[in-house]
This record gives sequence, C-alpha cells and structure tokens, in this order.
Amino acid sequence: MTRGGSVSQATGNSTIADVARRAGVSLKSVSRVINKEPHVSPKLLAKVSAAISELNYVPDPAARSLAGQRSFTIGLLFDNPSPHYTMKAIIGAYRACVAQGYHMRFDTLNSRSGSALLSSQLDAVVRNGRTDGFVLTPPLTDNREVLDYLERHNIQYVRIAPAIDPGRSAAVSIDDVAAAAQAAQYLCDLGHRIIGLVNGPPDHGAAITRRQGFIERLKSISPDIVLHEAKGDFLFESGISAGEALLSEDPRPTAIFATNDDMAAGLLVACGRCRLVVPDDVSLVGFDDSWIATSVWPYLTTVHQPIEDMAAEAVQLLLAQTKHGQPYEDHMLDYHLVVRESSSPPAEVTSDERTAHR
Amino acid sequence: MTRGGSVSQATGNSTIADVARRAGVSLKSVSRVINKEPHVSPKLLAKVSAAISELNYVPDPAARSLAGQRSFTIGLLFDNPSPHYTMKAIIGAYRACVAQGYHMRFDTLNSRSGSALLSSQLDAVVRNGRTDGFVLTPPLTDNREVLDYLERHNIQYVRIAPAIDPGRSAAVSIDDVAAAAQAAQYLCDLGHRIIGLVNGPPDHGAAITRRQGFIERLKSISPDIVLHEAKGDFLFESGISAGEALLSEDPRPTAIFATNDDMAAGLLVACGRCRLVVPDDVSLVGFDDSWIATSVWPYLTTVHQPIEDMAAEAVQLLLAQTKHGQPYEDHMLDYHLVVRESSSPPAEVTSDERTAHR
DNA sequence: AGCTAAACTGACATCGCTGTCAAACAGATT
DNA sequence: AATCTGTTTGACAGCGATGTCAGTTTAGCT
Repeated sequence: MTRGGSVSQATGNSTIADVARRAGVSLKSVSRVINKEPHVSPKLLAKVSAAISELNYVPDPAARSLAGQRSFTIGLLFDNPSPHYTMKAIIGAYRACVAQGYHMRFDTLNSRSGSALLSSQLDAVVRNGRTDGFVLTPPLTDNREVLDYLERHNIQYVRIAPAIDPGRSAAVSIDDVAAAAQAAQYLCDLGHRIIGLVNGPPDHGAAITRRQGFIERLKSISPDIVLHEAKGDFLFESGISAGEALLSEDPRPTAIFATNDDMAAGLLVACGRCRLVVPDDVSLVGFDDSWIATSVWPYLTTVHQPIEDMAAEAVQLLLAQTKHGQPYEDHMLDYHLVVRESSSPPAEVTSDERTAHR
Repeated sequence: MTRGGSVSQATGNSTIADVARRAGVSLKSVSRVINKEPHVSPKLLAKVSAAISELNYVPDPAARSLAGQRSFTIGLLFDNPSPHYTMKAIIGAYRACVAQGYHMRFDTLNSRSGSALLSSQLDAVVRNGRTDGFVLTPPLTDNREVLDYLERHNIQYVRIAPAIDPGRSAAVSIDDVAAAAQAAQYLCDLGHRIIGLVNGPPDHGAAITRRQGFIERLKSISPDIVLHEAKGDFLFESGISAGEALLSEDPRPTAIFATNDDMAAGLLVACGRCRLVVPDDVSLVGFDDSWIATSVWPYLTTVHQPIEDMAAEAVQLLLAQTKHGQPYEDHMLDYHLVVRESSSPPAEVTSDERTAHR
C-alpha cells in the first residue's frame, strides 16, 4: 500500500533531526529554540532559526503532545442560544488558536440541567479530549458549578464577559454597564423621555449588568423619565412578546432598548404588528451588533462588542496563563454605539427641544 | 514541578499496555481490536473489549497519529457568505467527528480571488495542519481549481451539495431541482399565477439548480403563469433590491420565491417598504430553513434542508473512503417544505378556484 | 593565570501506539 | 500421522518530539 491518500506527506516533511543536522547542533537545542526555553545563546538562536526557515520546518503537534505534557488543544465551552454570538466566538477563538499553533475544540453544555447532569456533561467533555484549558462564554461564565468543577479538577480556564466573581479567573470583557449607559444617554440625547427596556434571562449576567447600566444612567439624567420594563430571554420570540407588552403601555414608549439584538429584532416585529413605524414612531436600540442587526430592516442601532476579538484575546490569555502561571489578568476591550436606521428623535419633539438636550 | 495544570491526567490514564496486561494478550492484539483490523478471533475480541471497558481505556490520539499515518483530523472548507449555513455545517461536521474520535478543523478560502492566490491559500491550509481529508461546502464544491488542486495533491475530499461534475467525488446532497419544484408546486396550488423568482450568485451551483427546478415545474403546470426574475447574491441586501424590482413589475407578483432565506428576509423588507403585507398581498418562500427564517416576522415558509445531517454524513463518507478506499458514494438526503406564516393564497382567489388547482 | 559558578549543549530514554515480520496455531489434505 | 496452508498472535523497532541529567563552555573573580 502506498502512502498516498494521506496528507502528512504534503506537510513540510522535515523533522527536528533535519533541522539539528542542518544547523549543526543537537536535537535538544532545536527544541529549546522552538519552545522559547531559556539558556539559548543568540548565536544558537540564529543558526537554528535559519535552518528552520530554510527547511520550512513545522513541529509535529502529535509528537509534541505525546512527548510533552501539553496537548496543544484548547476547548471552547458554550451554552448560548444565539448562533450569531457563538459563531463569532468560534471564529475569533479559532483564529487565535491557529496563530499560536494550537488546536481548538468546542462543546456545548446545557447548564440549566440538574447539577448531576451538568457534572456528567463536564466529565464527558474533559475526558473526551485532552485539553490544555477552556474558554468559557456566557452564561457558563457565571455558573458557579462549572467554575467549581474546573477548579476542583485543576483545569485552567478563562472567561469571556463574566458577571460574577470578578478576579476569580482571567477574563476578557467589555464594560457592559458603561455600554448600556451610553445607549441610555444616546436615547435621551435624541429627546426620548418615555423609554422601554427588554431584559434578558436572569441567569445571564450580562443581562443584569446591561439593565443596571441603562437604568442608572436614565435616573441620573432626569428623574422624570418614564421607564417600562419587560422580560425577555435573549431570543427573538421573547422580543416580540416583550414589545407587544411595552407598546400597549400608556404612555407608550417612544424608544425601546433591548439587551441583545435578537430581541431587538423581535421588537421590530411587534412594532409592525402594532402598525408603528420604526424609527418614526418608536426608536429601537439593540446590543451586540450581531449578524441579525443587519438582517432586518431598518438596520438596528446597537452597541457593538468585538466578540471575535474577545474570544481571540481569551485564547491568548489562556495560553499565557497555561505557560507561565501568571496572575489572572482582566482585559477590557472597547465597545461602541453603532447608529443605524432604527433610531431617531421622537416625532413630537421639535428640533429646538432636541438641541436643548444635547 | 507537579503535573497539575494539565488535563491529561483526568483523561482515562490507562494505556494500551494496561489493557494488554489485563486481557493477557499482546499490545498488538489490542491494537488490532481497537482499529477493527482483520484476523481477530471472537475470543480475543471478547477478552480485549472487556479489558477496555473495565479500564475505561481511550486510545491517545496523539500517539496514534504519531505512530500511524493518519492524523485523525479532517478539515472543513468554506467560502460561504451565510453564517447560518456555515454554523450549521460546522455543528454537524463536528458532531460526526467527535463521534468517530476525530478532530475537526475549518478554514475559509476566498475562491473569488485569482487562481494564484487561491492555490496559495490552499497551500497554507494543507501545510497548516496534517489532515486526513476535507469536506467542501458550496460554492467551493463547484470550483474546479479547488478540486484539481486536491486531486493533484492526492488529497481525499467529499463535497456537500455539488452542482457540477457529479461522480467526481463522494458527495452528499439534496435534490435541489425537486425541492425547488415542490416550492413552485406549492405556490401554484395556492393559486398564485404571477410569480417572482430571486436568483442566487451564478458561481453558486445550487442557485442555478434551484432556479431550474422552479421554472421547469412552473412551465409544466401551466404556460400561462407569469414569471418575473431578479438577480441576487444570496445576501440579505440583494433580497431587498431584488424585491423592490420585482414588486414594481406590472402585473405585480403575488408570490415570490427566493433561492435562499437571507434573500427572502430581504424580500420581506422590500414588501414593507412598498406597503405590502405578507402574506396577504405577497407570499414569500425561501430556501434552507436557516436561522433567519424564524428571526423575522412573519416566519418564512421555506424548504428545509438538513445541513447539519449533510455535514455529518459528509464526514462519515470521508472517513469511510479514507479507510477503505471504497468507490465514491453519493448520498441524497431528504428535504421538505416547511409552511409557515409568509405564504397564503393570493387575495383575489376564492376558495373555489383554489380547490380547483389542488 | 587559575578557579568557581553560571550558562549552555547534547546523549539518550521515553511518551503511547502502529507496522513489520516471524512464530504459533488450527484445520484440511494426503 | 505427517504435511501443508492459512489464520492468529506476539516481539520489537520506530514515529517525532521533550525531559533529564551529565558534560562542556563561557564569564566573573581573586
């Protein structure tokens, strides 16, 4: 049987021994260079790097993980209803993994199942593949059972946008409070005074933080602002029902903020059903700047959070902490409000009044 | 230094040697059982399987790929504008990989770049990680440069929903022609006689096949049916503009079929802009049953294709063909029309007339 | 210059598994 | 019963890297 059919051939076929021979040094010295270990003289480094690039050498991950204790694989854990979010996180994390020569795997957990079930799911995930550590996405980030499990098993992890136990692990997030506050400010600046808010699920920390940031800012701007709240669960349908509830309030909100885009898209539907035009009759603002924000019309004004970058950053933190055992870092990334067609000043406000609120 | 921090420990720590000892056989015999190699007597099989399950043994993929020629990794290749499609394909393929103890990686190619660029992208992907084979998704499936490259390098691949060169490789698909025909039939059965069609990009085989199936059926039903066509590119925005073009035709279509859901969602917007109510004034039918079909209102009537299953099936075909070098199989999976709220009989048709067309 | 400590290098066993090849065994044939 | 053939089984050498540890330079002092 020929060796054809396998791609292994195509991959740079040189081994560490070839590099060592070419550079005129020992195997171990090459290994030191590859792994950026200490005790490598500049001269050695130069020789070896030259040989590596001449031979187009790429270390074999299988051999590395067999010989060493690392697996060169990290895992991404989900329990997220939004495929848009998930997709972006996967892409971002994957990019970072590839850049660092790591593999990525991902798994979904159902964190709402009982704790026995949850723990057996975790068992399965952990046994399933050797993994150097995990990146957790919301709402897993805020599930103490998961965190406890991981710590009990001495497994490294990094959280994306955690809402509880700050400092418990490395984390990368945006300032949800400030971001939601900016949305509130924006709506008020436009002149809105009767405002609706659609919450997310209570086990999703970001939902709480965003609500808090939004409400606090509203209050700090003026005590006269009327706020109506409605419950949601981050899913499209809940946006529809929340919207119908909100729009039947009296006085009716002239603007509604949803704590994610999927629900904001649902609000759009509710407005349509109530024969209200967005943004003329009602302004809508979402959160996430996910795919759906530009898959509906009008395009949603929303808070952009760099999910891909966050996931990539999380992977990097994880790898750094795996290697050097550094103290936990907490990275804050930038958000920004993206103004699109779903928001405008309220109809009855004149441009004079509006200016007064700037 | 302790071994803590790595998960390797947690993964069943028994090795093939433990199993061999426990079963009282040689290493190689255990290996034979694991790999389902021939020349294994029932007695041996029983002893070894028992030992394996008692020890909860799981072979170490790193060691396997180092020793053998397989990498236990397959690649998924994309150049797809629709994240919904992509996401589902990833999930499905991943599921199948995990079930077979394989790793999965995925990469995106920009197939519209020049051929030199394309080939260097392929080089990068192939060199990047050793891979036992690739699963191609549209429109890569119909890009002869990609197919040629893979074959030239003797790399196994399977295509999902290819539109050209049937039999050139193993493939898994649905019958796009019949599926689109069913959509046409459905619309006609409802009583529609003035019908719009939004095409996809011409380099996307499925766009062509679906168009063909739709039109042929329309013609076979009645020569009197009026058909208006508009160009699209499978993206949301193109649905809006195609919709606006179609809706300004005279006579105006009472139903429009889009060759994917994203464009159908765009049609919804166009209808809104033209102050037309869906489905009362215009019925809409999409294709794919992707996430967006239920992220807009009204929910889209659409043709469901089991993308996850198709991807999973593709992985299985790929692995089978890698192992046994079997002849190429072509698997057809089921589709079905999902009737939701975006379609209804045309306003002016009475229920009597409608019945006549059943 | 001479000596010690630190910096660097290399030989070799090892990780867990598969491929090769030869030995052991069983059943069929004479 | 002896031989032959074909099926099962096992011993052993790698796969390509890393970790250990001992050996060799260098640098820094007196």
